[in-house]
Amino acid sequence: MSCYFNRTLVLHKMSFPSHSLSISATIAANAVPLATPETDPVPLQFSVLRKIESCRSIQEIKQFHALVIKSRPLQTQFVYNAIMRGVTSFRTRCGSSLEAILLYREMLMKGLVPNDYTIPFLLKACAQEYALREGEEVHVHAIKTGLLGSNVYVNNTLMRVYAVCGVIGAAQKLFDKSPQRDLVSWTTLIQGYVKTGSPREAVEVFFRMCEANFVADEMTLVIVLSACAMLGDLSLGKRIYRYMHENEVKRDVFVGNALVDMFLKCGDADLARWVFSEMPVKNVVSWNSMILGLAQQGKFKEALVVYEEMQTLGIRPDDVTLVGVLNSCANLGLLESGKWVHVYIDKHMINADGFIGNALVDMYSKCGSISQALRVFQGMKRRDVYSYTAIIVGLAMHGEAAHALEIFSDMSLVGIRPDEVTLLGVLSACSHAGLADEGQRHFEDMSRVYGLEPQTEHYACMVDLLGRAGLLSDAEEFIKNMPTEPDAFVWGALLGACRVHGKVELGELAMKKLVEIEPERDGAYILMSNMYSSADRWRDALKLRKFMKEKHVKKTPGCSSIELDGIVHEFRKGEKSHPKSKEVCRFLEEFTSHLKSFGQQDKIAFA
DNA sequence: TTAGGGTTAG
Repeated sequence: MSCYFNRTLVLHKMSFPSHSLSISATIAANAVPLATPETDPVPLQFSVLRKIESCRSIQEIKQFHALVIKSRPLQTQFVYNAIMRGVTSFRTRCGSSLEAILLYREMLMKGLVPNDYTIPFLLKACAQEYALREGEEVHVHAIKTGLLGSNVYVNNTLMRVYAVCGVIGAAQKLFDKSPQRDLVSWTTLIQGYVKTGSPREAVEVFFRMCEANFVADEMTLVIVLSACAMLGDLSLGKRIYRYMHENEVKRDVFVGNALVDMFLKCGDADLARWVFSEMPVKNVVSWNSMILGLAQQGKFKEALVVYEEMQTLGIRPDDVTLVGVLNSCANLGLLESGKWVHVYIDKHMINADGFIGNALVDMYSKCGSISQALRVFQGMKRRDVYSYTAIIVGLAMHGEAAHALEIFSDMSLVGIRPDEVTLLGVLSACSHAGLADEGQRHFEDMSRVYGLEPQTEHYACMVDLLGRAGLLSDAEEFIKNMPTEPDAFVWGALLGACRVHGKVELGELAMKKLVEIEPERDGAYILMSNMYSSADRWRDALKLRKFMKEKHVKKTPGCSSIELDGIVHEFRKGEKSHPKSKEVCRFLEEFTSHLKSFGQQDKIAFA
């Protein structure tokens, strides 16, 4: 009794920031005498729980809550906890954090005190809604009531609030101070590091957990596997896989999906396929993991084969599946298949905003139908930075620089901040349109206006922009002043510009640098050899080809594909396997000679 | 009556 009295007394003395939800103000204004904590009769507890569990919607819980407000004997700690449990287990549109906080305030006003069940319910709601400020308030209450530190559920749920809100330092601090830790504490900390983009640290925590003699269960492993996936570290992934065998971890559908995703992100499609085929139970996420994972590995055709298999089995795709299919169509240039997905989306009245809308814009623009991409973009009710970037990049690819820049300026009007990829689209639009000054201005704006750090891709784009505009010495100077080491894309851009403007000496320097970075690739040699030929330096061209042969430089065959009536026709340099390859070659010869008569031979050679 | 899990775009 005295213990509870002391606790409530402390609650009265607490001060909260003025912007808070004013739990403390409610307590201060509380005129109702504080009740002693009573234990409800067991039959009442059972009937309350049965009632809450029978509720099928948040409205029904609210109706029960109304009944409690009217009936004084029902106003007990147990009943409020039960309502809070009901509220937090429903995913409400209005947000369960607010509902739970309101219930908590009401509870305090009725003179009831929180216990070790109340706080976890409240904190669960805060974590679900990413309500950091409210979580911090509850943190204070948990300290003042003495529940923090004495109850592992309170500690773990509080850690989770900080972890999901990205305040990993606070979560780690709580963990370090916890007098008792269980598997959930470790798992929550590991997940905190994963969610805040630190998979390396997450894995380190996992190994520390093993040293502390905890054995991971399937929930911990799903998170650890996702950390391996983020790291793309196959040997680490295999090590975790062995751990699962050694410790006989249950392989449920979550673990299976996490394994498939991990193996694909680590580049081992065969292992992923094997795990996938061995899964006794698959769900739509399993199929999505395969389709998206294969697409992320650039295996677009394989991704579509998996999708066909899914269709054959009659499994209904969801939004994520369609995004993966659209992405594969986009990268293969399969306009007809992409259109089919669009029809499917319309037919099933799937909301074409967000991920789906953005994937459609990207698919249409990559498949050459920029007008349709624009139509989808304009028809979207909600547009985000991805939507804007997709259309800007698409317009830039189609040479419509002015339109791309116009849409870019619309972004600031509607209050959407561009990111690094948007700027890449803007710079490439400027580059293709020969707008060197405007491109330079946007490049400078990156850090000055948008607070974005230019990456090596942006530098490569600028070199391309200056090079195309014929400002070769500016491009060279630009590379010299780069804060980071120039990569193959930067030197490749310079070499390309040298090829166009016939700058052989500078081209030789770019080639030398490129060969240092990528000795096994043939691109630089081919470009340089073409450059020598154009400058009538046949001997140098021959010498370079001979050198390539001696060094066994692999030749990447040029490849192009075209979709006709839903069938993809592929053509590789030097390969005559296509049934109509003779006719195609004959047509190309005629076409080339026709173009040459218009003086376009240089462009053909370059292409 | 309480806590921790997988796939999505430019």
